Amino acid sequence: MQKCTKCHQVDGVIKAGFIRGNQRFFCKICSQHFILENAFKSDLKKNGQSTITDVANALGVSISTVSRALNDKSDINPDTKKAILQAAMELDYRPNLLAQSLHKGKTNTIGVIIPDVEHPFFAKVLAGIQQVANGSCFRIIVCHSNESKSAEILNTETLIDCRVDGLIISHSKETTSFEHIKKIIDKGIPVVQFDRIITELNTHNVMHQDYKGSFDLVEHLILQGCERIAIMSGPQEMYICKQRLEGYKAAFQKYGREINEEYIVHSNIAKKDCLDVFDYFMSLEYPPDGIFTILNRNGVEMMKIAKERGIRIPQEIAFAGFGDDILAEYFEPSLTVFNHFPPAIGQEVMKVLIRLIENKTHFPAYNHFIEGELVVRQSSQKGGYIK
Amino acid sequence: MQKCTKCHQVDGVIKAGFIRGNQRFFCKICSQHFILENAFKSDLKKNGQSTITDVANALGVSISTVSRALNDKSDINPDTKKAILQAAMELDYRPNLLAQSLHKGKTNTIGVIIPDVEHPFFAKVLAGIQQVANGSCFRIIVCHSNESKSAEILNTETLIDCRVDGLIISHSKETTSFEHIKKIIDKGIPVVQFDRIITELNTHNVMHQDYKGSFDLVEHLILQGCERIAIMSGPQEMYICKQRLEGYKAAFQKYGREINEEYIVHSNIAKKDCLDVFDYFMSLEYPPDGIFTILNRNGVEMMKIAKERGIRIPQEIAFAGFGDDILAEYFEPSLTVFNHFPPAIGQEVMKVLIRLIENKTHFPAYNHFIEGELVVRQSSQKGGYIK
DNA sequence: ATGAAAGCGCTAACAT
DNA sequence: ATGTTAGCGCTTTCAT
Repeated sequence: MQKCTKCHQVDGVIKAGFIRGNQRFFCKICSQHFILENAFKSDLKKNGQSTITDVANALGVSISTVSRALNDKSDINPDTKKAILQAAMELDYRPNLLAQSLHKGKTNTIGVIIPDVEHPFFAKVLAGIQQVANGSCFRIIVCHSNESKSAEILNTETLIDCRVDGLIISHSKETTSFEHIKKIIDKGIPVVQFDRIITELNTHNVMHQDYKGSFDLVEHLILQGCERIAIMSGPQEMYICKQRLEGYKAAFQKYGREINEEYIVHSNIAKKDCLDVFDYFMSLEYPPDGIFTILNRNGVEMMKIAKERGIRIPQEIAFAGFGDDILAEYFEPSLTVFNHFPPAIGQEVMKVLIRLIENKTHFPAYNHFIEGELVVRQSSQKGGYIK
Repeated sequence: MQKCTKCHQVDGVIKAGFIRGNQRFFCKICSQHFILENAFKSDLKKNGQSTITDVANALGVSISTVSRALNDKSDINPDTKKAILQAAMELDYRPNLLAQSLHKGKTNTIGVIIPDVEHPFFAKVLAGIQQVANGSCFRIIVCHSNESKSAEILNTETLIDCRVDGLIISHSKETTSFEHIKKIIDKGIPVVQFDRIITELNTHNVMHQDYKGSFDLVEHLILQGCERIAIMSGPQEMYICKQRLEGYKAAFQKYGREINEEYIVHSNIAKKDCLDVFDYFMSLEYPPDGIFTILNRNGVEMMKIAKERGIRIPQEIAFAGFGDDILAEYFEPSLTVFNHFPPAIGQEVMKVLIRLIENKTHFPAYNHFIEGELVVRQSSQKGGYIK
């Protein structure tokens, strides 16, 4: 049988399971567990991923020496280092980020939750986030809530489980409560919200100029000569919708117009809602001669419907929408919009979050605004005054 | 262990169930039951994330007991379990996936590398991938190569470092070599390619019907009466481009047409390339009366240019493009396309990969085809025969 | 039914 | 300059 490594007796040694493919023994005499050294450790050709141990074994050095070499520490013999780096390359060694992160207590990973990738706005914001991430030491994990609150909550849990160092979020249409985010903040994880924000949370937010953008668009419609401007807004609880509605009202106020609630519609801003809303507008005693949609694509969709019915744009109805998009530009007539520069929003979001993660001393939360600009196109040019 | 509250001995104290979440003890020496004052239960308000140890300490049990409770193992006292789950909830405990993955040697994470999120095709594929992921135990990490080969290589390294269980990739325009993917395959990590594949790699690939789609579109143009059909193709080395070009040629062959290389252009399929290519076509002695673009948006872009020059579509030039898109549908004239159903591609990609990860016995690699369909719209309807 | 301890891959403090 | 070891959070034998 096997000789005990401690008392060198054979009698009391029994088998005690396998550990990492090696037989484990137990000596009943001196109560010691020991593992038999593998006599042949020549076959370094692993089938899976190489570890620091594989590299160490390949050269007969200790793992700490390998770690030192790989991390470019000073207290190491240059020759040893060279040999180690060589061996690491031959074994195609790659550090295990799981192990590193577990040890360090941080992952250098940022979680991003967006409602919908297919929405061009979010795709563009994502591109901006990615761009800043590429120039940093952070990588990102993107989750899609698909406009579902429960999915959003699952996403937050997943990201917490992954131990992300920070979170970027724009909420689903359904999300009105905020306990799931509160929990994250309570754990001390920095959170930055953008676009669809929840104002009750004391976080940094990156916003576009919802108020000003709407004001500018509606003012533009007024100056173009529109008498009855309707608005197709979104879910009432949504902060950006409220702000855009405020902008709409403010423009009315500036020009001494009365606000007629009949011309204000709250919808779910989905493509399929457009037909109903448009029909409603047309059913009014005095249908609007200007329509402002909170979402640019809703504007295009309505123009499509209007065109099919032979309504002349902008002569009979002028259109304007919030946010730019290739469809707004290529559709005929092209849609007047307020461009809110989505990539810039993504970049800013990421910069703020990185600052938050790195400056442990959190600076006071506030709203960061990205400036947008009015883009006048065919859909609104009735020939009136262009400001 | 615990000191008896009555006789102050330690030796005879044993655990005796849970009462309202508190450990109950029994002293064999003085026959007394007692419940431990939750003295240490109060200072559990951690600032960071709770661990299994925190939960264990909260109740004075060992971490293995907590682990058993959390993982729904059988050999545990129901009361203990209840108390542990309660404490875990109060502490907002969430498992550390890093630690779990490190231990298990798998992460239940799949890496996805795409060239460009803003490209609607990839966004839609991603949505399909996500959809299948949501119904599985896998989560995904998405990386964007931004059409850069070096970024793509960095992405693969990052994902390997994260120890993803599998990889989904569609290559950048620049990528023609494949060592970086070969390395991953050598590590035993399943890889599935889609759309922009590298044929030299012996992987499962999910493809659309590039050949058939092109054939159908070109045949359609021929049947509509086009005499000189030009093609704006993409990078020559790209497999899908080759296939689409083959489909184009095959249609010519079927109808006994001669292939004129003058009408074949290889480009970088970027928006800005369209003007040059269109100008080139128009500069020919006999300009084309039908243009087939490998990318739908290139078709729209060219139609835009053509419209600006007063060229009538489809009378003077008919258009057709590969792949559907909202722009193709909404532009005027709307573009005839071959819809290759991007979400279905994403779903299939994910299903194949999951099968590969779970069936350790790898089934032989092959190309999975997703069926597409011809969508005839205004841009091609010269009034000829519609098949 | 519960606890103790090994080990996943890595880093860093502590030896030597 | 290099090796040994503890520990990050967790699961899983093994022992009680």
